[in-house]
Amino acid sequence: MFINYLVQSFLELEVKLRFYLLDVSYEIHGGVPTILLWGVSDDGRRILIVDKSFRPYFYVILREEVDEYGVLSKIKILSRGDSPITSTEVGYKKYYGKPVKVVKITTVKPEAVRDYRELVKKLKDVVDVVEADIRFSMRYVLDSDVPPCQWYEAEVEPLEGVSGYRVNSMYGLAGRLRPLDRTVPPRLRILALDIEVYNPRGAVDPSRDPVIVISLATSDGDLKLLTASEGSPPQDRDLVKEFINYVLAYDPDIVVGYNSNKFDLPYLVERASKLGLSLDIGRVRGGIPRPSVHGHYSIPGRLHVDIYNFAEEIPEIKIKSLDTVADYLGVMKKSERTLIPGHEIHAYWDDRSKRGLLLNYAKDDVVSTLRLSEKFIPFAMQLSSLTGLPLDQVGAASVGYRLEWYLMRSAVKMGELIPNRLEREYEPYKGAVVLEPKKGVHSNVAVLDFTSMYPNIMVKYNIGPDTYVEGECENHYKIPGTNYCFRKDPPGFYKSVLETLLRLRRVVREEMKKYPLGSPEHLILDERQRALKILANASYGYMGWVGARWYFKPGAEAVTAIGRDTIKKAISLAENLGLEVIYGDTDSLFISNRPEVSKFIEEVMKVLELEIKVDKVYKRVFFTEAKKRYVGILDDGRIDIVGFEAVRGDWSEIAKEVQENVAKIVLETGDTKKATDYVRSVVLELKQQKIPLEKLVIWKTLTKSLDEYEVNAPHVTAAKKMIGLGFKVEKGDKIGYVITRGQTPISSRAAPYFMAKLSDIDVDYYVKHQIVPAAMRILEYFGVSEKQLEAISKAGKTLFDFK
DNA sequence: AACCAGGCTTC
DNA sequence: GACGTGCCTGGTT
Repeated sequence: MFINYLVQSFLELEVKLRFYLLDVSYEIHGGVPTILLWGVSDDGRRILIVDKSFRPYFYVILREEVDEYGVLSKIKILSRGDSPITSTEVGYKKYYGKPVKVVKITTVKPEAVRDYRELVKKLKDVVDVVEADIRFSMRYVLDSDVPPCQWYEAEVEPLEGVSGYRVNSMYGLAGRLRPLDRTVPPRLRILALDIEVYNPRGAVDPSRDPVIVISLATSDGDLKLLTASEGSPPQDRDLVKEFINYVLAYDPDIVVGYNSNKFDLPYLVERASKLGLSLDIGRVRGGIPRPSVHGHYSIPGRLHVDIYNFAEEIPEIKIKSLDTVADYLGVMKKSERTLIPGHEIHAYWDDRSKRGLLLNYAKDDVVSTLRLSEKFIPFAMQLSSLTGLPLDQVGAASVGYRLEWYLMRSAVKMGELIPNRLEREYEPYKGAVVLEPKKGVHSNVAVLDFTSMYPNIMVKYNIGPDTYVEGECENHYKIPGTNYCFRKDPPGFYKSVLETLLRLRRVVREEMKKYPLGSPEHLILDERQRALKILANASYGYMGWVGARWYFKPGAEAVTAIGRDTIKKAISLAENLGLEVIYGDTDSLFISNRPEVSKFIEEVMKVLELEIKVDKVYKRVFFTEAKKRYVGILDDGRIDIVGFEAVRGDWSEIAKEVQENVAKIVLETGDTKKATDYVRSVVLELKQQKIPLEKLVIWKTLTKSLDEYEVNAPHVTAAKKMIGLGFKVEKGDKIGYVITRGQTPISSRAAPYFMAKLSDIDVDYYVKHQIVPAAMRILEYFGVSEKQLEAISKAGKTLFDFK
């Protein structure tokens, strides 16, 4: 007995481990699923903890009055093969807030869940089958409440002699993971990569075109430029081998790239396979990178983060090329880097005198990628720990899915069943109100915004699918302009989740104050509060999204209805105080900035029970009769242009520049002569070919694949010309084109910008369709007529014989 | 004139 | 790898 005890404790050798969780994945070992917890211990070791105790399951909702034993026996009969049904537990869960009788069906292999779901669905007395569409590793994160990018503590047993994993230590999990109260992650090894491909034919193809440069930069300051061997075409077998060796030697936790989900990684994998190699760069031996969810490409055991995903979310950046994004975020100035036109890369390789430039370009790309990753990863980590999505997937997942994972984590904690994702027909519904602006120039205008209007409405009126009542509205929240009502009590799912999100955000912001500005803690907590805010603000749009698990159209309609009602009531409050309302959109009001504004704010809080704040004050603001467009000048002299061509990505730079300057001149000085003179000078420059071609490029996105277009829009014909040149053009690509001279319709004269010379440009088009309309949009409200501006272009013609 | 397409909206 | 609606504009048909 005593000896037995000794032997046992000796074998177990439990130790307590503190570690930062990077990722959760699973493998099947001996027919049994094994959860793999990848992490970094607090002493800096790369560790892997395995948990063999977790099994896949799903829920069956039964009819309330049914005798469950009959159903249970029918379910048990279905058990078969190498993944039998190992248990069926009857219990109660909440489904949209109401208790339902469920059977939890557990099996062995995750893949078997789908098969059992289909069989069980057909049984009599089964209302629905839910939670059968959740990936096994995410199921583990949900149930054990172990989101990545957090510190944990756990009892583990060391595992010796396990091969197949490239980690410092392996353990078996002996207890539960307990979260630790630590904010700052450990020092992680980040490897940035970028590849250049030999592309004499334009579009590249991994089965044909070799990789010529792989540039690598690490968070430890190493920089490597690996190159192909000479030959025609160049030989890249050794290059790929060198790359694999480099990755294995550096052993990064995070691999970052720019558009590497769609390009670098899949290209390298295919190229390696073509060369008879295997891109075995993960922490699982033999586990090569593969496509995963949300368009993400995953490297087993490492986190592959595509920085492009984060750049995509910055609407201020119109063209999301690496150099533009790096420049915008202050990571690398365009003027201080080497740039090579994408289609000429092969020429820079072939010409030895230019090869240095190619290497510089590759270096600048990889260094800017690494620096961008340092900007984005702290935020991504916070999103990961909130949503439970691994760091490398959270960037690729859209806003809707991020919130959905947060909701799923909340549902599990609340004992709520997770609804299925359903195919639904899209149904439009009424949105926000936009007021008719009072046109002209207004001085001293305050812009007031309701803070987080939609989330606050959802909380205040307890809006959601589980609180919905149609028709009778006694003791309920009645939604004006609809026949919808929502129960006051108990709080519904959305309300509970949103209150938690908003409360957490307040807590984090308080916590932030304890740390000095610029400290790692402050930075991380700031990213956390930002992530919380983004999740809360996505809730209304999510509820109105047909793809959402918690889709609820009447709820979304109710939110906008209350929003419209609220803003109307706020307008009367303002007007009763003698304040002039100049404009308003959704949750904002432009009001004459007078002392009564503070009274107005108080009244809104008191009467409407929603918070409204002064967001900014315009010294002067200018409206046309158009909604959603205005130009304002702030106290510090900064110009704010909203909605106009000047801030749109689909107008030429020259037209935008002219419009912005015209607005500036007119708002600052009121001098229309000065403005028209300025427009004239630009038109003349254009006619003299003094305006660089880049300023004439118009960028438009292909929102579908080329063959789906029914019309010959300019960017569509330009894209077709690019295809003719051997370029790969896909849905989602931004096409940059210029309009060239000729008599045919405009679209037929659109040419990819890099194909055109300044002398090809249709100056007339740029004057009549770009510069003049952009300028007139402002000037016509200051008494300048179209004819006056047309005179400008005519004057130009006589002065300069440009045709 | 009706349409299609694209872009921007807010903190 | 789909969060919502409202609104404006240009170009084609």
